[in-house]
Amino acid sequence: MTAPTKPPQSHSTDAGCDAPLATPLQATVIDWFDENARDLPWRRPEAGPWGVMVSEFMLQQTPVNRVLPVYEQWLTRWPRPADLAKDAPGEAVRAWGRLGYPRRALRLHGAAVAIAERHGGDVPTDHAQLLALPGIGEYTAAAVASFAYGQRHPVLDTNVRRVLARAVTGVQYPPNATTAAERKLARALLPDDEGTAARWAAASMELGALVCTAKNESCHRCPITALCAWQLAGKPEHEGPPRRGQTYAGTDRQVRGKLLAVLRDAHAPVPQAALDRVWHEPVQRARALDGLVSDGLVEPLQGGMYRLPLS
DNA sequence: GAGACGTGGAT
DNA sequence: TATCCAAGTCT
Repeated sequence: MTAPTKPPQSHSTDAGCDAPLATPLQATVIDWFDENARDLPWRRPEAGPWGVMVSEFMLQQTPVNRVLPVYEQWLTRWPRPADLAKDAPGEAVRAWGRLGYPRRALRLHGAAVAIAERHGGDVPTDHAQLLALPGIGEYTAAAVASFAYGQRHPVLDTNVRRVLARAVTGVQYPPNATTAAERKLARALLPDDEGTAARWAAASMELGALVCTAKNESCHRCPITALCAWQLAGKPEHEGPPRRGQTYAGTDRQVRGKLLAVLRDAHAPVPQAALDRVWHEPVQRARALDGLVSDGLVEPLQGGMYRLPLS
């Protein structure tokens, strides 16, 4: 199991003269990670910052197993940001395949252009510069800075939020939207040492992904079950309003998805008539197509023809 | 801050 | 079959 760079010494608070690098909670999770981390391509040293960044875009709301093959294709085709920047944005959208939320492909292309233009072709190391790139928000900026460059940032994704909600706060699920209290907690739990903080970020995320899952959590395999506030409280069920689930069937999103699928599979401009076949209801169909055009995902041509954007 | 934004596997 | 969920971002 290859995991990111290991600190030179033990994380444990063993008897001795050195100050602990982390408290027992963090040290235990990091030790568990050392033994149980998945060998994912973007965690290998050869992935580099660009590989980490591409993976983070793809993993926004898309499961690891579906990302893996597309990630390999992207890194083979566009091994550096400048390679992607040279290609048409529509090629990024096409190569995105069925990962979903294709605006991410457009934003990743835009980020590559910005990196080529403003950063000499290298993924920036600075959190604020990362945050300024299209498609990079609070989470992704922290993740790239932490995983690619070993920096110390609170990395608060859905996995970490759930782990902290249970282990520390003692509730089954975190709030729907990230709160200031969660940020404060994540900040407080960040180990002082930079490298240890980066490992804690990856480790706590992995624990949420493999053990402390949203449903069917595996507390019997959890390294911190004895410290877990939720466990100690008897694993009370979530109270309050149901966590919002999004409907999909019949929405504009579904229509947009069908329209874009036609354009992805075509390697020449597509006539309006071909797009009309994907959805029976003309008003919604037109609205969805307009939306794709205004989002820059589709380029309208003369004579009612459409294609993925060339620029 | 609520809602839009894709897709497919699991239960 | 219906709902939930997956390393979020943007408006």
